[in-house]
Amino acid sequence: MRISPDELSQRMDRFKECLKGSGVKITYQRLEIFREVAASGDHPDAESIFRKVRKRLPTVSLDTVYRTLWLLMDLGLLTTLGTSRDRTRFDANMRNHHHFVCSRCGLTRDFHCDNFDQLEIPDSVREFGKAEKTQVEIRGVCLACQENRGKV
Amino acid sequence: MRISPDELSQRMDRFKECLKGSGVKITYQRLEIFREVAASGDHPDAESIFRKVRKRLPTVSLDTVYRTLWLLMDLGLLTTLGTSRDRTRFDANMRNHHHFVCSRCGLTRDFHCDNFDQLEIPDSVREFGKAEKTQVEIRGVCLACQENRGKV
DNA sequence: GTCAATGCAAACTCTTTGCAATCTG
DNA sequence: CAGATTGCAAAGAGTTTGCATTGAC
Repeated sequence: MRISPDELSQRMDRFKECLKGSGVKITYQRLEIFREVAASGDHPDAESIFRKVRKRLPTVSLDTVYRTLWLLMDLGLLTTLGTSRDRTRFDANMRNHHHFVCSRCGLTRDFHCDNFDQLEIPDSVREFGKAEKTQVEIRGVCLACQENRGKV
Repeated sequence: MRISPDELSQRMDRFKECLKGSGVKITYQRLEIFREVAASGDHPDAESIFRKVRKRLPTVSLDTVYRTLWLLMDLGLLTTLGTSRDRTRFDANMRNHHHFVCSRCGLTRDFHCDNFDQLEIPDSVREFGKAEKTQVEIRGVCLACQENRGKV
């Protein structure tokens, strides 16, 4: 699942703006690492980003990938998906969106839904703090895992 | 935030039933580890469960805590909260509920909301797989972090 | 040219595993 | 009593850090 060229170049522009605006240097490593996440419609982990970036930038190191990913996250260009038991995965889709997660294999797909974007915050939540963003996670069994039902 | 004695004993009963039903032995360690998670209204990690259980069962080991937690999760008595960058945390609340998560400090509180329990699954999600459970996560800033705004 | 960013290797944290001793049913 | 479960110690992932070198502005 790849992102449209249009969306990708928007994301790259936003990336450059944001780095310049924060006085953070635009290096090849950062460019390629962000491009890799931004071009991906799924939610790659650091290792798989590292492997792909290394094809174009053979000397890049895994720790730079990590440093860059967390940096981009602090800058608000990426988010992370908490997947317990699994490695951390990264997401460059900063528009409002929601997740379908397969409870067997962990596959995670984005989807959009206007209704979910506009859920009303219950009063009981006000006492916890100020709500900023609402995200729905639908757990279920993906098609592939349904087919492999009996197996494994 | 502690659970009511009533709710706790319900959870303990369910625990015993479930273990018997699956032919899994009920050991002191398992009892105390589950009790610790079940009695807690927040979402402790393995280490903090270990520390608390050790007060009553001084010889328990951290690897037993892990083995037990994953076992209980496989049996459907616990769920995990994926908190990237943080250790895995565990939750014995198996009723429908939702989470408020502080994006600064990671504080996670449960809440209930009938509307959220009954969200309609969008058609676009059907093509990913069979939906089983829907959970809403509200991200924001908790009261404590709002007060410490400028600090740190 | 200056200071931030990188690559390397080594460290660190959380979690898992192998195995002999122990306990549950 | 048999086989599952535990505790210990050691290993294994994933991620982070210190430091000399390199590269962006």
